Amino acid sequence: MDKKSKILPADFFNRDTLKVARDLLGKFLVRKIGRRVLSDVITEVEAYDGFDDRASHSHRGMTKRNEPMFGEAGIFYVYFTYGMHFMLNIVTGEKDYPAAVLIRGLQHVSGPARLTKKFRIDKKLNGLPVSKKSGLWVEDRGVVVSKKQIKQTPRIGVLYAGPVWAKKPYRFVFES
DNA sequence: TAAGTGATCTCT
DNA sequence: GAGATCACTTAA
Repeated sequence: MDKKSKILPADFFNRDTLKVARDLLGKFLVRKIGRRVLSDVITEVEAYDGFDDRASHSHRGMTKRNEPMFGEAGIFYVYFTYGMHFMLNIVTGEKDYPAAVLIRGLQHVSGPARLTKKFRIDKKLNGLPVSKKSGLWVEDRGVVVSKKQIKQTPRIGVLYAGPVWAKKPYRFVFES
């Protein structure tokens, strides 16, 4: 393994959700499947932050599905939707504060459901820590992301959240 | 542009 | 229990 690459610790995720989202751009998502290791650069993320965020699953309170969002920073929140797609999120912030970052795209994979398919991410990872022992983790390999390369836009597919929350610029895109 | 697909949430 | 919804993708 490259000397410069380092695995992000749980602490990385225990910060303001928007900062974590932005800082995840340029980091590598790494997946171990048996003997094979897949990795790719994270290029698109969205923040879902707090109780009031009407676009977030958490805004109606804790349910069986969104329970991991209320957990500690640095665990996965994986859920199934549209009858066929898994979504990958990483939980941020303090325990009992519901927040997470949705990984929407990688350099060679666009679309949140396609990346979970390619990386074989499913509910088994739900609630597991973002670390090597889970077989899925995030590494900093020294990619420098300048402010000019970051585009900030409203989130996708959340029009139902009403004018205020649907327009929040909580989506970050890394354009290299 | 719309169908597919099924878990989950929100009422009865 | 029933009905609606859904942080999407693909095919046309």
